[in-house]
Amino acid sequence: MAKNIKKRSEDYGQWYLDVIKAAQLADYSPVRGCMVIRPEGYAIWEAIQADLDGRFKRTGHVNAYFPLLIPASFLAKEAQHVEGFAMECAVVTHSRLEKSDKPGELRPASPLEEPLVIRPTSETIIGHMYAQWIQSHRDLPILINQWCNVMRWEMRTRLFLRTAEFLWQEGHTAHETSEEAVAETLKMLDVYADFAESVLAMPVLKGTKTDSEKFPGAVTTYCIEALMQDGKALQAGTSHFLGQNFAKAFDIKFLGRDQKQQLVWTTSWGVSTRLIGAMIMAHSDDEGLVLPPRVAPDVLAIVPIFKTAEEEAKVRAFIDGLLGQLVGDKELAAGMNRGTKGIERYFYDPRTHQRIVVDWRDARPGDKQYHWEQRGVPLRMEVGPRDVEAGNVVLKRRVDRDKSVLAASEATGPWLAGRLDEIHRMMFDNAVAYRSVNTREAANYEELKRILETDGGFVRCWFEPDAASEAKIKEQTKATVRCIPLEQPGGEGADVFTGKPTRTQVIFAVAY
RNA sequence: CGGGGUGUAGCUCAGUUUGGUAGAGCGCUUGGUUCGGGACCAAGAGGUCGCAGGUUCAAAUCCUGUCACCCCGACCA
Repeated sequence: MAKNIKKRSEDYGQWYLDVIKAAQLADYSPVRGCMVIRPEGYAIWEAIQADLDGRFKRTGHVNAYFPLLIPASFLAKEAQHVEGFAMECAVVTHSRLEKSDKPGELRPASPLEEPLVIRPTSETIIGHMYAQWIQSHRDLPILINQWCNVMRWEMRTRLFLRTAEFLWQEGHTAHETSEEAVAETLKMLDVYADFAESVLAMPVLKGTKTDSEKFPGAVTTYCIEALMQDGKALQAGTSHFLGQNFAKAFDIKFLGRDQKQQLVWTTSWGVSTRLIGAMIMAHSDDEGLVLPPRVAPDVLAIVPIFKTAEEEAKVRAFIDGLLGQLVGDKELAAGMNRGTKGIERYFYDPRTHQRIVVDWRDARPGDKQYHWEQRGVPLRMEVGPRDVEAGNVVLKRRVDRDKSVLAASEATGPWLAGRLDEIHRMMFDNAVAYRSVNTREAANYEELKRILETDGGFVRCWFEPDAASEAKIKEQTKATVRCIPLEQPGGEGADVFTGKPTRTQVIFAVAY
């Protein structure tokens, strides 16, 4: 039993924080609501970035960078947008500090003529630039992405899930036609969904948001929704069809094939460091973090066991042989002295920089087992004198804590790749099974309330989206329409709230 | 912004009622014995008790002010 981690069943919120702390993913900063992402956590973000960035480039997008500071007046140009974000903007009003009367204290000086906001999202400044860059239909489409930080001054924050500052990517595209822009929006939604499932092993539901939940300024917000282990839903990514709303606000026009000035159609889409929170909540257990192999910085931890110097030498020679099989002799020679004292790091995959670690620290084997287990390393090997004699290693699988004995000769690079793929499938299948058990149907409002109260999870029901009904349901159950799934059963049913016939099914859930 | 709570070692907290030399556990350092799932023994390092003012011979403790953080609401990628 992990003694530094609360059980999920006792206090899910505390468990989540304990897992992050034990795995050293993040820490609190001196500024409320802001988070320090520690190397172990940042490595996961780098893995997410690397994979997604490749997907963006393969779908024709290019990266650029727009400034952190936006003139406050920009936000006001799109009515919905300002309403959605004005309440949570950090505002820069001064350009320097000067000494005050109190020693050691500084006060802001030189007020700015126009206050600047720290971007909560970049539609406005990017719209402003696009208006200058786009002259003709020949300039379209523009397919730009940026990796950056944004700031939203949230009332209540939670590591990774909701922090005042967070890292994300935001794609911003401009198109000649509505159809093209909608197709782009859906394409990127698919990129996100496939990424979530094939990299994070996290099944997601694709759908659209109701008007009351959509992005401020969007015509349609598409989203991927994931289910966490406590039965709450988490929005894991969004892709917005912005119509001509921002084109109008920022005057983004082009001369069309018909010789007339036309407004462009824009989209924006983003995922954030929240994905790390989602991944933690989707997979981890009472022993700590469980990492999907494709984002795990360390894929295999080898724990040597020995008493005497003689045994140590034997075990080391044996492990060197293993490493030669796993990473090659060249990498074996290069990796010896990387990293913290006593921990050797070898690149298993030189492309992703995922590593195999060997823990030679002067600590007890049990300590080391817990150490790597809590960090979510997918596979561990124990190698002691008994194994050396028998030509075996003891293999431990993080996801189900399975323990097996393996002939050392089998432990090659391709073997490891196969095991990691197998672990990915297990994690995905587990999550799908969990979601399937925790997706229920409600025929009427009483059922909806009962399910939300006793079971949680996703609740599928007939419902005609309507802001007033949604508000009442939220008030009474805390649940909201997470999405209107893209896949609809067809036919007609009785609206769960009003009883009137409707052709729309939605997913209700309590959300993070 | 409303209601409640807490500030003491890196972490978790005791001590505050009833003022009298700054404490415990974990963690950290050193040495020894250990070592196949969180060892033990010994010695050590580590503190302006959130901050400012006041009462007092004497304040972590009492009084006043102030700041910060946490929890519950309203708001949210």
